Amino acid sequence: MTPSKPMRADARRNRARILAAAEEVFAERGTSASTEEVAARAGVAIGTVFRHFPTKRDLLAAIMKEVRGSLIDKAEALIADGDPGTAFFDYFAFLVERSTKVGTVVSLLAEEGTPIEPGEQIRALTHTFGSLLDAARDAGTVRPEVRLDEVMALLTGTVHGALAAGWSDDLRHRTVTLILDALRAH
Amino acid sequence: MTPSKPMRADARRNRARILAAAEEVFAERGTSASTEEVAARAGVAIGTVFRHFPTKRDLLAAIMKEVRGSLIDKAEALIADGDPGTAFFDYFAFLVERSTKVGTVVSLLAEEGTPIEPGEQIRALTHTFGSLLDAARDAGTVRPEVRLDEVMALLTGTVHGALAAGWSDDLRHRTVTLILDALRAH
Amino acid sequence: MTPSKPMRADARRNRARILAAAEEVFAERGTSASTEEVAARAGVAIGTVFRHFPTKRDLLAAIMKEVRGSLIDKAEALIADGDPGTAFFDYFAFLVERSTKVGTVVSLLAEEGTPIEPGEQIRALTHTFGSLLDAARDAGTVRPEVRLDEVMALLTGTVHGALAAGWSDDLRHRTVTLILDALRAH
Amino acid sequence: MTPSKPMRADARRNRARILAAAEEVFAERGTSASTEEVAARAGVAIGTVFRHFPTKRDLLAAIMKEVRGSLIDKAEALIADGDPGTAFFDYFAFLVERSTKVGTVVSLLAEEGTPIEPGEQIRALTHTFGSLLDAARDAGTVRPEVRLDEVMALLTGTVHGALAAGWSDDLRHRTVTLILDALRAH
DNA sequence: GATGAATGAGGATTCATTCAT
DNA sequence: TATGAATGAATCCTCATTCAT
Repeated sequence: MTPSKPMRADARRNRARILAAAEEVFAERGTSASTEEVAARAGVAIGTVFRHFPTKRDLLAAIMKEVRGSLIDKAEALIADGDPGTAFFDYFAFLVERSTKVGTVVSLLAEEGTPIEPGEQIRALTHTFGSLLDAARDAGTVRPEVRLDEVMALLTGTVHGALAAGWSDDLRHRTVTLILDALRAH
Repeated sequence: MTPSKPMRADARRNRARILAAAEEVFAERGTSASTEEVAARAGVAIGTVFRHFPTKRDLLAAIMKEVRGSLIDKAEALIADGDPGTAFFDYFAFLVERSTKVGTVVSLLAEEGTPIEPGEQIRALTHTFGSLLDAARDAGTVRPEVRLDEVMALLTGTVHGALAAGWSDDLRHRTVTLILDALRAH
Repeated sequence: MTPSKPMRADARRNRARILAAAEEVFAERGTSASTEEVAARAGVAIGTVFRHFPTKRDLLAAIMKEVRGSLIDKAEALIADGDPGTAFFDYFAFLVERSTKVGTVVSLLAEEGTPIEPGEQIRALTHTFGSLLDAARDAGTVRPEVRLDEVMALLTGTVHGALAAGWSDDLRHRTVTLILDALRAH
Repeated sequence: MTPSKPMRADARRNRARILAAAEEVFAERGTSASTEEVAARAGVAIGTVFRHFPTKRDLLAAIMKEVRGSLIDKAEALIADGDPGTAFFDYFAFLVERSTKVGTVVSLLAEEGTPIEPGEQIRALTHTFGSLLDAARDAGTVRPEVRLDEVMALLTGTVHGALAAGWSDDLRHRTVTLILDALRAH
């Protein structure tokens, strides 16, 4: 499973810079921004971008992978040492806030338009979120009849809404509060 | 105020066909689908599309206008002869369902990307929705502290989520129910 | 040779209006202005323009024909009752001034780009101009060695220069004076 | 002041070929010839043309710049080591001849239609020409009352006339002689 | 591995011309 | 005849992707 060649230091550095630049550019300009601009922002030539990511789609996928990865990490940290009764709520709010920052770039949690990569990660994220939900339910802080797919639906909806409509911090907070109240026991 | 010329029958027919085709095509393929494809689907030549809508943006705007118009009509009908206590909830559910059918085409309720047209209609829709909310609050079916911008936020979120993630009818129903319960008094 | 049908009154009126509009539009915007705009300016529908002038080129040719015709008329009038010694000079100046007014529309006297109609009229104009030149030479006001093709060359050059560079009235006057002095005896 | 990157050899070669091809094509077909044809003539893909000249207008401007540049160079050479009494006349004739070869491409000396580029070069050319004129006047070979703007007018007129009407070498020669005689002292 | 020039399909838009009303 | 809607080839320009340096 380990890649045959360990990748040169400068190559690895470039890969990271491209990824960062792409995240910024696509966040600002939408996914229809040109790859050329990503290259410029990263300070590399266009060829270098395509060497690392043979296709624009690959680049997009890589961004999503990275972002999701960090989201999953956060969830696992919460599972490990958070309060089971509140971790679920905290994570929901965290996801919405984080996505807002990341920007329109990617439908982090749902595949849009032409689907990009089926999403082992999505499953991982969903699964992890499921654990948080179960824990909260066991702790009695979430209404027992709430199901995971509903939670995911609320989450994707909120994220998309926030991204597309550009909610203010205040509005986002109130809205998320409303939603979470709907899930809370009593 | 009446338009100078009533528009020839064939022209009106074509305009409608183009609009319908565009709604379909953009729904299926996103707004980056080519105008050429819209023309093909409508069974007209590319020039005809541009005669009716001098710009792709104009075409998009026309679709949005039409869709929003029908949504506003529905709201006004509900105001006129619906039960004030339930009209609000019905309309929310209706909007989500309707949008799901219309597809990604349009950010019905929020302007996305490069804003298209200032949005007098958006204001109209918001205003109308506000009336429904007020009526419901007066009827005691909605929690008194619920504010209009939160409702709109929940609505856009749900619509976007449903569109992007392609919820099943069942999932959409459960999710909407959850959300509306969060707004309901008691 | 007489046309089979005498042309309806409104048709003749339209033809004239189109011609006038075309002269204006092409003068203002160059020959690449759209036929549609000519129609609009003439207050007729685009189809009417094409009924009278099956091709844009035909329209252009018609304008040139008309303009040239009036120029020839003027020359003949001068031949008939002008002073043979000065008529030539007057006509040269007249042509330059007139062309300046007509505008870039057409290379009145020389065919440019894709040639438009070989030019029986051109020959007529040249011939008439030749008569004026001969008369002046006979009257001793023009240097004997001046040849007609040189005169035509100076004329077209001056016209084109004036059109393209937009000379002021003053500059045009001084330049024409210079040129005519070059042709004058002594 | 030195350009950041020296431009790759193949790129420079292509740029030159495109410029040459464009000069030819526009000379033959007028400036409304398609960029596609320029690309074909240059033996490159259309994208290459646009990489070097982002806009058709840029391409046109580049041609004009190049041509004018060479004209100015020639004038400066004449100023440096020509006979002040004849350099002016030589240059006038040279300009007309050269323009005839270059073709309709460019309004070398006057901006036509939508003006392209403010024309620092035009000023430079005019200025240089002024120097030649002054020198000739000082040398007593040009009539003292001849003014620069008249000379420029005669020049542009002659150039345009020659271009548009396609004078023969002989006719051009005789016409230029006539004009220059009009400027010559005695 | 990196660079950046070249490629060429694709997409929006214009406009001369045709044809149904 | 006049009208003006429809046609579709042509044009400018963009951008993902390839490839020589």
